[in-house]
Amino acid sequence: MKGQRSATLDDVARAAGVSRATASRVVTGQGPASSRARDRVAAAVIELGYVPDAAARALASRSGTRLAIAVIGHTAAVLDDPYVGRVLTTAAHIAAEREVGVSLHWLPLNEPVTLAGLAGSRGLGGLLVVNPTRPALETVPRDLRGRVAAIGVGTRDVPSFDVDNRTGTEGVVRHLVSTGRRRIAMVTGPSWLPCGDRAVEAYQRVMRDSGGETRVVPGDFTAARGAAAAAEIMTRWPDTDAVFALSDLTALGVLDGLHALGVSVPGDVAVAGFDDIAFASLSRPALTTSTHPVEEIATAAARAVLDRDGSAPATFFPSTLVVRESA
Amino acid sequence: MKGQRSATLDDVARAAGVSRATASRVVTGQGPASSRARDRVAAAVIELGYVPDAAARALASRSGTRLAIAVIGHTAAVLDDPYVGRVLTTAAHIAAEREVGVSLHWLPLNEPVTLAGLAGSRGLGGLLVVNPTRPALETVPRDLRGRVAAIGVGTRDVPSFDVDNRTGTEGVVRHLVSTGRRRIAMVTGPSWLPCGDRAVEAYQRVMRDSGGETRVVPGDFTAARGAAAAAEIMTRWPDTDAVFALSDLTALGVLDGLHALGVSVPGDVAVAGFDDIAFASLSRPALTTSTHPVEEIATAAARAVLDRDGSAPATFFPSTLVVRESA
DNA sequence: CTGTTAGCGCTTTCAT
DNA sequence: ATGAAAGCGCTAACAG
Repeated sequence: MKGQRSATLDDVARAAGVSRATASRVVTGQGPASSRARDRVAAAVIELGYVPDAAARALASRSGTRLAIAVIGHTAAVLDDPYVGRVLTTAAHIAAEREVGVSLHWLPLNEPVTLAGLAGSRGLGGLLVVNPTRPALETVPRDLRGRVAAIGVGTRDVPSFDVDNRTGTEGVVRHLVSTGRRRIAMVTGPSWLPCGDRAVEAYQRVMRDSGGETRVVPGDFTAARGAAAAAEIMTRWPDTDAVFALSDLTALGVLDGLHALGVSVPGDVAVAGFDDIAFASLSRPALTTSTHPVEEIATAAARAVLDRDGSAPATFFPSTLVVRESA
Repeated sequence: MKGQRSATLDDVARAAGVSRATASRVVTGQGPASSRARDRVAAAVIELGYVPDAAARALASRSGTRLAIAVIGHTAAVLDDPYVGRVLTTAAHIAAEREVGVSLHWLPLNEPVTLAGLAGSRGLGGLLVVNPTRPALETVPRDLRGRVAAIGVGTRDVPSFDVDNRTGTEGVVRHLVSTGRRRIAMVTGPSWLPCGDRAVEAYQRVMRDSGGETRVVPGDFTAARGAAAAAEIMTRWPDTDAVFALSDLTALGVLDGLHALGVSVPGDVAVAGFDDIAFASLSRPALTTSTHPVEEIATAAARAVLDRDGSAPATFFPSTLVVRESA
């Protein structure tokens, strides 16, 4: 195919009969260029199979060569969440198309210094913050503006990409109500995570509309917490007839905890989750839940920072109900 | 903390009272250097908090700035396997410490050209091949030697990091035998994947030793295939009293398929998996399996290519039996 | 709109 | 063992 070493910008410029500077302008699409120059350079690029050298570009423009993914949480264990794996997989795939790499970082909650340090490191091309809190987002330096995106809640300066868990929650809770459940409890996400607030509000609204009281216990998106929450709920409100968890992992834990308590699902208590992870269909009973298009969200967020597209301040991705056996 | 922009090698050299060339030799550990120079430079590095600029280094030494992770498989869907997510998460975390990023690539089986193309792209610092086949490994160019590692089977030139599924399989199958099972079937991995061969051989050996016939059906590591395999097995060998799948995902599918058939587990048929994924303890019945230290394996493999450590030709990580309810 | 001229921060011959 | 000097491939002022 290609004879020897890959073509450089000099080769392109020479082939197009223009200076290297002009070739650079055309390739990057940054400066001005006559349509004639544009065409000749474009042709040369194709003919030579030119691909810009990411390292050289990063060095000259101090633009960085890595897309950092920072996950906020109490412990480094947040990096092990399958959700993070899915975001990372998607981002790494998108980044690969542009010859950029992805690195993964844990951001201890309440230690915003770390984010500033990360942002200050050279070689940083862009930043994706997962599970952001507003205070943490405030600490991102302004010179990174336009190269940051949040998967979760955003700020005026940081565009946000997230699942629409408000309507998703409404769908699930309304389904519960429509199947005759009235005493519905909810297991939330971590209390410090603002993007779960919309879901809690949606749950409260539907409950109010249907005349039921609200029963909320805090969760942390883990299965272990789900099992404990199930016990807590059945002790505090023994007549509970449905549990909605804002995470399938937690819902699976709830299923486990209820089973240990001898409570039948969905006979005595209906259980619903959120995310529609692969295992939701494999549990017994199979889990009723609402979709979470993680791959689409991560793709959009990664593209936004990689392509410096700072338009849309906040994008919500729809979530749809999936009815199985548990509710 | 640090006042302004980060220190460069020039700053270090000046502070240490040596030339930039000497400072470079000390920092990289490559060329010769007097112990006196070594000490002074080391001190300056610490004092200034110097961190080499990955882009500049990559440009000057043509060493690349990315760790590529290539996953071999029939379709791009292999990238969605949670196993890949775990490998990627780990590698991205290790890479972050060295300011390098990772990128993710799908390598279509039987199209080795793609690997050569990937390897030829500039900016490639190292390569990790997941689920490698020997022919694919043969196509990695020799100038990448010492910067490639395989997670799975290796070759003379490519060091291998893998779980010891031979002893892992022995442990599981012997457990099955010791609990009275004799007619044990096995669902393997994809037939083109050589690293599953050792497991199949181990299964065959234990069966021979215990006087049972072998019953092998091919799998592909997915849950869907597990359900189909369960039906296939019960049709071909109705008296089967145990199924061992070389993947928890598949075993979970087997559980599902058996349930659909009205077969009770572990009453009629015992089921065991391999990997000990998080959901193994959440299924009903909870899955008996053998551990797979994916994070340790990925860490070792990533370190090997990042640190250019080509020693050990093959490293096997131990797998241990986890007995739960299904067998 | 275009070409010339400097670097970006580092590695690497090549003399010394 | 060390230093001087020459780039790696690209972008970004600055003149024209």
